[in-house]
Amino acid sequence: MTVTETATERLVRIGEVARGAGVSVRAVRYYEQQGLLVAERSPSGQRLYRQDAISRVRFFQQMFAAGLTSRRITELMPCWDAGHTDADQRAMLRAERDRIQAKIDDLQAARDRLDEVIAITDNHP
Amino acid sequence: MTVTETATERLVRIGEVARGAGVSVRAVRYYEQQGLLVAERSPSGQRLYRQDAISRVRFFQQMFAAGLTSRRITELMPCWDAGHTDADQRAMLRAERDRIQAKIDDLQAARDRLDEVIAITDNHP
DNA sequence: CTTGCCCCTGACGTCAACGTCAGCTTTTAG
DNA sequence: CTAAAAGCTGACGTTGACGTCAGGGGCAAG
Repeated sequence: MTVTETATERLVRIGEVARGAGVSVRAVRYYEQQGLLVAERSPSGQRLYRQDAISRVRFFQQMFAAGLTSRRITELMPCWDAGHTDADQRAMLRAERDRIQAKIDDLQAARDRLDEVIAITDNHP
Repeated sequence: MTVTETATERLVRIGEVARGAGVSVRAVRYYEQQGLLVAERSPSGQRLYRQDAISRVRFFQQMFAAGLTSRRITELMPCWDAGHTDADQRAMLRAERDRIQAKIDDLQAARDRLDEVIAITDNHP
């Protein structure tokens, strides 16, 4: 079943990727510079991406929002691209997951503090 | 009942505040520079804090962790210090609360993404 | 042809909460 | 009394994900 699929995939330029993912063109270039995203080049030197680049960029944004650095993301990319992982990567995945969970707990505590203040100030106009 | 309470409150120096709150001395000075914390001065110029400075610093940390800037915190301090607030402040409180909640949602989504990957990679060793 | 739009490569600027170093004074422990 | 510990005031350095500016190319429409 795994045939060498050379079915001329439609390639898009950087502007379309940026608009599609809701980020700046500068950001997309930055991702490539960090090794997060690879692009072919047109004869004139323009970057050409496969459409899945858009969802990848969205994913990067989500991970950035969760506090992962681009370095960490590059280290963990093999976990998606290949379904394959070694022990180190699995450990890193869990570490990041736990870090995110801890952050969630902190934020909920902070939110509750603000809710208290809001409740009080609403009673003291 | 509201007597001018001059009951010689025990004052502490910056080191004790820092250790008590689990931050660096530099951080405490920074908070003063940003207008978050006020300190008396000893004749020789050393900062003297009331003990509640420690819990205040802890609170700052919590707000920082929630993504508030020192500027925002200064703007919202009156909501604690006095029980008094104006409309702008109440609006800002709610805005920050909602921002935090949105961040929580983002983090939970990110965590779930990682959980998926973890589940998959655990089945493909 | 030229106008406009998109793309390219550097490379410096930004922002926030501190870290760190220098050089000096004060307080404390023995 | 003396040395270590703690404080003080500048002031520059750090980190990450971009923003922004300079200077230049290429290509389709009018």
